[in-house]
Amino acid sequence: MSKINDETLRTFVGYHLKRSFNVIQSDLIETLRPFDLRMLTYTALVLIVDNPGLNQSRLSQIMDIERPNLVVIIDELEERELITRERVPTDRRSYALHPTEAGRALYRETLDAVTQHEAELLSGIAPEQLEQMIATLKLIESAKRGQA
Amino acid sequence: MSKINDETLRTFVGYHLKRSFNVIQSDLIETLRPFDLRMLTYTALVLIVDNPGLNQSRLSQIMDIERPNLVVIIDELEERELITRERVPTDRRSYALHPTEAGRALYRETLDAVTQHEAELLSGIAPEQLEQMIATLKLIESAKRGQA
DNA sequence: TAATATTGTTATGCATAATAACATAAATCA
DNA sequence: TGATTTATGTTATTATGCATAACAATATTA
Repeated sequence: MSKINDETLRTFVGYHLKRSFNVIQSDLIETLRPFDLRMLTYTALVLIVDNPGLNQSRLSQIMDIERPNLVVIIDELEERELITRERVPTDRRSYALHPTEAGRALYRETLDAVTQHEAELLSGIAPEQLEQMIATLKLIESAKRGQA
Repeated sequence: MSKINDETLRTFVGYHLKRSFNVIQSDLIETLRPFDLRMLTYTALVLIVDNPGLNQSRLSQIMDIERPNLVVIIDELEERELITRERVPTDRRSYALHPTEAGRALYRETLDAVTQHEAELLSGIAPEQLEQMIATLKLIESAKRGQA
């Protein structure tokens, strides 16, 4: 059982990012499972509660996904009566997305659960160290192509 | 065009990880496109060149993917004659994976390209800051469930 | 030898993500 | 004004990443 050498890949920041994200993502998936939410439906729910009235175009932009991929997510949230789609009088092409009371309740429940699970997963790491890392991650995020 | 509030999601480390990884991944995909390689086929090629003779089980472990998913990746690399599958005499269940000369050549080409592209993308960030971040990412990686 | 475990494989399904094409509606421009 | 262009949401389709069940061949163990 010889140890595998991944030193070459370790020279890439992206490799470290992917491996650590996998760990957090696995934990998140398990945390959301009891609520029957996937990562993206959860993300959408949070953003709709925090930004009531926004439309799908804007939401897909902030979520960094294509509009067609958002449709099924919104369909599911609406189907479960966690949000509503309402025609905008001033622009009848778009829908204003609003959370229902059930949506807001689920938001609160899941927010607690997710916050707690992530805190537990990362409990061995100093908060200042995490803050420093987040600052660097924000720099990477803003290094996006065509944005520099 | 009001700005969207994602402060709630910003309290999650995972949200920052995902967004920054997306940026790096987009760049990587573009970098690999001319070589007709996907992220995972590239990762597998690098690991096979750096660890000649390893088998698929070990490779799937280090790549954090399930064995069935590795099969198609190995199929593709073999089809393109970048690697070979050779029966292991001492264990006739497994295949020893070796790079061909073409595989090693492509490895060198792509390594240069990927290294350069990532360096350029992250050129605005101090190397020490990146090193610090990587140290934290490693901690997260090792926080994996059932491993603590 | 019999039971169990490992390796690689096929089949299958779910989740994430990208593109093309379209209907409806709004904005622009000539 | 009317014609063109743009924006919004949708359907359909495809590629990619990732997980599980079931299996044949082989190795290990009890």
